[in-house]
Amino acid sequence: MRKLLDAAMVVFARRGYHAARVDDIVKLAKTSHGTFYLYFSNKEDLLRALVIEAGTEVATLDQLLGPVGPDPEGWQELRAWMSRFSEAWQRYAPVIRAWTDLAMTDPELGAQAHSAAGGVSSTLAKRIAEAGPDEGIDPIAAAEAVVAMIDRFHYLRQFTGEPVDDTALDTLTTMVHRALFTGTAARKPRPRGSSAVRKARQML
Amino acid sequence: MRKLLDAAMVVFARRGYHAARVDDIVKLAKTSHGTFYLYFSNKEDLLRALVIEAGTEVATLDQLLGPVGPDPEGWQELRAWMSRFSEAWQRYAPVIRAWTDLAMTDPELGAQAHSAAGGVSSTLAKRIAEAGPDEGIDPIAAAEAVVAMIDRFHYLRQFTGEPVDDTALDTLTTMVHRALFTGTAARKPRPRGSSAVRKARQML
Amino acid sequence: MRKLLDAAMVVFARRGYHAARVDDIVKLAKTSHGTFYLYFSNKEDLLRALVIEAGTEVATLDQLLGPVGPDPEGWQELRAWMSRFSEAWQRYAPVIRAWTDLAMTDPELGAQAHSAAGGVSSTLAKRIAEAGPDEGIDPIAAAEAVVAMIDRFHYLRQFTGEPVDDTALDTLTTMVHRALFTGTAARKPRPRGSSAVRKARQML
Amino acid sequence: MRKLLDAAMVVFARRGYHAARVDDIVKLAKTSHGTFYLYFSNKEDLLRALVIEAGTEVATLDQLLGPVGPDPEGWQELRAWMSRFSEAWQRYAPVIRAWTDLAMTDPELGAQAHSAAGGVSSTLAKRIAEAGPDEGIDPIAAAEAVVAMIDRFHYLRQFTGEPVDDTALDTLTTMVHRALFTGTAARKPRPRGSSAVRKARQML
DNA sequence: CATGAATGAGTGTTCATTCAT
DNA sequence: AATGAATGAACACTCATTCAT
Repeated sequence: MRKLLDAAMVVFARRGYHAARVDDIVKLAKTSHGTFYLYFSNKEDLLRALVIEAGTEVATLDQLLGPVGPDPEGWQELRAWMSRFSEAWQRYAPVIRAWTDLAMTDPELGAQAHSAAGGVSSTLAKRIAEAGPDEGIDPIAAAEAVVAMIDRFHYLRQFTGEPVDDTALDTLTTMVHRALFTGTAARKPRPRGSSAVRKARQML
Repeated sequence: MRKLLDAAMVVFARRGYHAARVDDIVKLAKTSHGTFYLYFSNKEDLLRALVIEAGTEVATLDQLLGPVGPDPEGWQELRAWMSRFSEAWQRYAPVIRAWTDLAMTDPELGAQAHSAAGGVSSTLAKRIAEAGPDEGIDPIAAAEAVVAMIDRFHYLRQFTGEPVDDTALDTLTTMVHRALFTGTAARKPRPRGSSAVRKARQML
Repeated sequence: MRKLLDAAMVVFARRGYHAARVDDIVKLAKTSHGTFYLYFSNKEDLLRALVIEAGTEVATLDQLLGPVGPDPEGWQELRAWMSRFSEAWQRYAPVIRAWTDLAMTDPELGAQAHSAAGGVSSTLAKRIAEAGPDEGIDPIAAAEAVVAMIDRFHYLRQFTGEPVDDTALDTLTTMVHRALFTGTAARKPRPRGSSAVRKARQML
Repeated sequence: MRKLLDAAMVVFARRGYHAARVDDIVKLAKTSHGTFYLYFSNKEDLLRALVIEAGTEVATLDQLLGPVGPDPEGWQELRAWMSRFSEAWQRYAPVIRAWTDLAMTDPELGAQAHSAAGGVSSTLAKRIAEAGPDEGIDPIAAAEAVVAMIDRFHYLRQFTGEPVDDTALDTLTTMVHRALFTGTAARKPRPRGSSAVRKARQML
């Protein structure tokens, strides 16, 4: 029942998963408790349904990310994708938060939802690898970090109340693009030889 | 009572704030319910205490971040800070999660804890501003994004079970450093004219 | 609707009256909830219908019990009746159980069904009285006891899983027949004087 | 908590197990829901406790049954035992009924309680076997039948409202005693030869 | 200071019953 | 006559909190 799913989103948004009473959801959806349990076997089951819904939406994000490179076209590509991501995130923010709440208690749900998120970051990792990222960047960790940044950035902005507008997305995009594709930046000085050798050298 | 605070951390880590019963904490601390309410007026009050504790620890992180610039010394500085941050985050991970759980329901707690986190990111913003970051980077948003990235990256790694080791921290540091200080990177091309005009041009 | 009555019997047999959900019955009968309430105003009403059905069946048992006396023909008569009784009991076992479950809560139903059972035992009482039972036997109590024994014996056998076969029925018949018609058996010695006096006598 | 056990007995007696609300029990015991679940993990668990209590009481009945024979002393022995049995049954009548209600749904409980009842009837079976019962009596089936009779007789008397007084117990005792130990009674005519032979004979 | 038995408001869930189609 | 989606009253159970000892 769509009405219930929508209502649940609203209530989760307002009070969080735990504080959300079935009664609240049911009242907002203008249905009865019976109807709730007709469509979902659980409060958790309802969340699971929302997670799946969000997951399929997120899955489409995978395909929307074309080749990303150091050039301005890469930036544009990334920026467009960022918009979609931001939009999707904001739509499903309550679900993401609820998932976070529950994932710890229920490892199964954690795994289920994690695989969805993993889809996005692994696609991103592939794109980064394709583009031949700079030295010192592990595509997988980098992709995870990017998703993490965008995710949490949106979350924090919810608290400050400030919107995630174009300017913010531009900054995010720029940061990500630079982070991944700027070979000239200062980086960790490569240690030469083993650390034992290094120590020995310093003693000379 | 230290025993209670420590026990609470463990239980929060295991089951999350909501699923954590006072009974669990009390049993682990080998005290009684009565003692619990002798020291804390609430389960929430206990969390508040932990948040304060974490907050003071985090506050010291502020002072540990020296000037950060585009040069290798900047990278080193950032890397050292990242280590401290990572360590602190991992120590207080359960508290951070619990806060996240509650912040939505209890705006007051949200504000209190947010100011702590805000301290870190505002110091970082100052450092970024001091270093004269590249065009297209808003120091405040950038600082927030960086903290967001590190925060969430750690959280996600908890789920995958993979540790946040030196390699991961190196990658994070490099990404952050590049993101902030690489003037030569491709950046958002300034749009000329309206998008309608642009489209028209492409048709020629 | 016969389908519903049959289905109800099956479900009552499987799960008992209380645990039997209308949903179960309806599903087994391959009809809908609506149909159920078209024919019965209640779950209890359905049971009432089954009790009536069982009652009429039991009523025929009355007429099947001919004169019973101490002689072998009496035994045969009793044995034949026992077979019919056993058969009927096993057919309506779930109804009897359900009635038992409910009778306490709903005195009206209790009375209704009790009258049915009462029919059997009163007929039996009449037969016993006709046959001139031995001294020390109250026909009414005896008849009740016999019905009670047969009833419960069947019930207990359901639990042990052992069938109520011919051997068991033979034993039951023999017990009943002996219990009622054996004048030579030892019986309650009429007490003479106080027990102290009795003891004294025995010492002589 | 004795108060709870006692209250539960009363409520089970009044309304039966299923209709008995935890609230009823708790109110009668003048405690709270919390206290209930402090001592019992379930409504079912409470019943289990009562069943165990009744079981131990019933177990003592085993030892109170001395040798039983066809003579008047046997009758006296049986009569004394019958009194104890009747008393115990009446004390635990609600428990027995509740068990009956549940046993079908919960096989485990059924087995547990059945073993208690089994103790009594197996002891009785032993006594019967010792006394050398008459031909045509299977000690085990007979013992079961006796217990069944007494059990159900009491139950039915609850409905009619008539008390189980000394007269009734006398009648029961006499019936049982006669049923078991009266060799001269008419009994099932021993069939000679196989049933095929018998049929053939009848055709002559 | 410490205890832990007792509390009861709050909540998820079930299931008999209804009624628009 | 038949359906089955919708209803909501009723109930078992939890757990943060208190207070007499």
